[in-house]
Amino acid sequence: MKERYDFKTIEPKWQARWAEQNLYTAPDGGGKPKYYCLEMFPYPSGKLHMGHVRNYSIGDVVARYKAMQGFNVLHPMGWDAFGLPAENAAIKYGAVHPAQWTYENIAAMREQLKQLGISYDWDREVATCHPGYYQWTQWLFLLLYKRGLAYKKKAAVNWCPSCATVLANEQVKDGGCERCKTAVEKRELEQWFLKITAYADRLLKDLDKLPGWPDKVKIMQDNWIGRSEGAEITFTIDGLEESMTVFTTRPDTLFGVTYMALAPEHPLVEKLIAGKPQAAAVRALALSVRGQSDLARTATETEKIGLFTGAYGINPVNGEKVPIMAANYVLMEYGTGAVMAVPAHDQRDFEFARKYDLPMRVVIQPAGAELNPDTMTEAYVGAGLMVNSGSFNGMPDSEGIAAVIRYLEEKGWGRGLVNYRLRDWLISRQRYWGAPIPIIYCEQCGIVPVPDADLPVMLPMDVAFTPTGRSPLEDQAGFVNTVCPACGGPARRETDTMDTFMCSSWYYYRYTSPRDTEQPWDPASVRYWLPVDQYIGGVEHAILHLLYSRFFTKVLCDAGLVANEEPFTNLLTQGMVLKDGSKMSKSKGNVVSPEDIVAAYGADTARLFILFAAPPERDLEWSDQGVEGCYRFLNRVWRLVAPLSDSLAGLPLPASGKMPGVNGEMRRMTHVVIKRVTEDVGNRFNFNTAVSAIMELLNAMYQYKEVPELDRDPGVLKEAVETLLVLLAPFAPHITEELWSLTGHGGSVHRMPWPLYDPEAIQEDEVTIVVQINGKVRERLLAPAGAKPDELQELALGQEAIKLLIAGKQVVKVISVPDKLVNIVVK
RNA sequence: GCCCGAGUGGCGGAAUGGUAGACGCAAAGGACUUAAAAUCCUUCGGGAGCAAUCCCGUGCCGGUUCGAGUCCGGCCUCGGGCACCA
Repeated sequence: MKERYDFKTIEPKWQARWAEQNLYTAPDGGGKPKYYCLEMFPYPSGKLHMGHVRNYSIGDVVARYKAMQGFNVLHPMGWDAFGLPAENAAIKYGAVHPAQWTYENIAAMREQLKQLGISYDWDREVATCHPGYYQWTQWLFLLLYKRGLAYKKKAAVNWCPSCATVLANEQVKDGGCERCKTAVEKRELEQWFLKITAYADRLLKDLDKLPGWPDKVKIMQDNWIGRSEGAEITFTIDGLEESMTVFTTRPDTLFGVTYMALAPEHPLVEKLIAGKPQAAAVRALALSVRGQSDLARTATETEKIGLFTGAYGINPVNGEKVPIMAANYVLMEYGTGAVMAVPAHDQRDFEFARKYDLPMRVVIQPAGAELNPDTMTEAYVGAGLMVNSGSFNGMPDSEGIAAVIRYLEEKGWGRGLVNYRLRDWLISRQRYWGAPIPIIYCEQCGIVPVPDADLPVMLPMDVAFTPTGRSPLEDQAGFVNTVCPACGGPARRETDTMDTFMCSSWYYYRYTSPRDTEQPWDPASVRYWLPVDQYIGGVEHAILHLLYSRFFTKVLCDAGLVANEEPFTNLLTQGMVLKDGSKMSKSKGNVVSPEDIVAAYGADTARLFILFAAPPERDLEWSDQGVEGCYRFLNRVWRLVAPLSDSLAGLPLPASGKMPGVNGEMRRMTHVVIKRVTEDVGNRFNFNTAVSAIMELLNAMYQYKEVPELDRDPGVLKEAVETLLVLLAPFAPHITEELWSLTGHGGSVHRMPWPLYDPEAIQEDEVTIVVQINGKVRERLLAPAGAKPDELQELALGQEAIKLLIAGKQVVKVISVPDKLVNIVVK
């Protein structure tokens, strides 16, 4: 018997055997209930990092646990394989084609995943860059197009004039190009959008149908969608045949408008300033805000800048002329890109009005205080009665909102409206390495979708990656020039590709029938497997990826292609892996490579540590010594179990129920641990405390082995050993499998049913109760387990020591918690 | 700035509103060994005490409660997201 377990031999041996036995293939159907366990698929960057190991270790515990619980488990893996880094690599290293780079990375990472021993059904692997996959991404784009959910409009992109290329937000650092530092410009391009706003209300309301999602994620999505009720109000413009429509959530303050503000890049601005002296200055402001992110523009520390346009708006309700400003704090993307300003009752308007000395009028008066516009130090945003508001005077503002909307609708000046912060989804990318948008432009017929039969629109492989100022696809005459499917005349292909979020919004459907060449998925398979029962991934995806996937699912459900309204029933958002308090990154030089850890300690140790070091939702601090500790633990398991060899075979397990003495204590521990691990893994996902409990079981077994052999019941030891291996199997699958076979068991430990605890075995006769007086611990006493509160109180008050302590005082109240404590409140 | 989290020993963390610090790491002392490694045993929040034991202690300030690490209000610090990284 070896002192240490030989992971270098054991792990590859079992990985090969599991693959031969197809241990992880899941049939569509059968007698067992289904369970779809899914981890977010990785971008094939080249190497697995610790965040991946954490994600997939968590998923593997869930998948293996559910399989042992008797579920038919689908546990697939694939690759989110389109994206910027492959193209960057091609540009940087010249000779490497993004496809080659990507497929080589996939091969390397697949190998690493296999070395971790995760229970994937590799027959279902997908890669989004494979034509057999992106054919269906294109098909789904066309489905959206046919349903009126895809449209084109102008939108700005980041443009580096020096590199002559479009930049992703990530490639813009401090307003300059990441590579050459040149100031980034904005360029307006015709781009494709998906109408996710049409689903805003359902995406919001259906969050209530997701009790298995963390509240924080639901709150973030709720805020992201940003529903607000209010009114759209149209102001005419003095002396011009133009009008200006604003959105406000506070129509009750309409009489308090003292100026209006437009986003500087608003198309109306040009008409207002035409021929006026301030025209040049306003245009300069428009140019400067275009280069800024919304983030920078709306930050309160950013100075609010505004310029008078020279024009006046006319308030429909009182005919007042108010100046129209162009202001950097108004966003073109939100609402109508124009606001009515009520400085007395909106903080941003207040600050702006103070800075530019604009007038202020109080129209909501709180009870008890008299607001004075000259002495106010901040806007009053609370409740009150309407004043200075014509016929509405004296009305509470809460009623005023609806009343003003009714009035505006009667007069035709405006209407009640629900506005969302959510914007439509821009999917056009001026990039090569993505799924081509399957659209053809014909001089005669206009926009023509590629017929289903012509899919996929193949990405040409012979492409140069020298920046030319155009997307690489535009220089591919063979790709661009085509014939119109409708009239047969000459036509051009769309050269933009799709946002990779499109590819990742539906991959969990493809896993159900990944090799289907006739349709994106087999409807029967999807009906059987979906929705995903457990989805696991980084919290950084809490908004975009999860919202887009929910949107896709709702469209597919409306189209009758899937039966589920939501894609993911339960969601677990895992924290990051840190080293020395910050995220592992090459630039910080604090990266710990999973390869090195697996080579030095084996996959079981790496997985166990990462599950033990922190609860899954929290960030995890990497510790080399902590890894050592887990390795020691597995060796302790090995040294206890391996020498037993097949000495336990044939022994009967103890009968259920209570047992006296040391055997009873051992048996009690075994069953307490079954209970704790089952609750920690099954209900709470507290894998760290589950591992702790298994460690306690092992410690108890070592102590039990110290008991003279005559006093021990070998069946109790057998039960403890089997329990230890079965409970540990999802965490450390290789060593447990090896020990399972060493101790004379046939079959795989991963096919064992998850154990049930024996409630009688863990029952205690007596428990220690704490007696407190006025919340301070005064005495401990033994009480029958499960005693009722009344009985406990009687017992405590009957104690001589307690009687002495409370003598001469008045007992106000006695509180007792069964099996815990009695608190006596005295005066 | 806006939205969402998290702060507990030397460290990672544990604790249905009920004995704060389970489990693990590190450290110190000891056993075994010619020696080292490995392994095993003991101690391990701070303070007082010979001891039984007592007092203090969960980022800060306040509140609710017989009782708060946990609930509520207000701060501070750190982290995630902010729409073309995925």
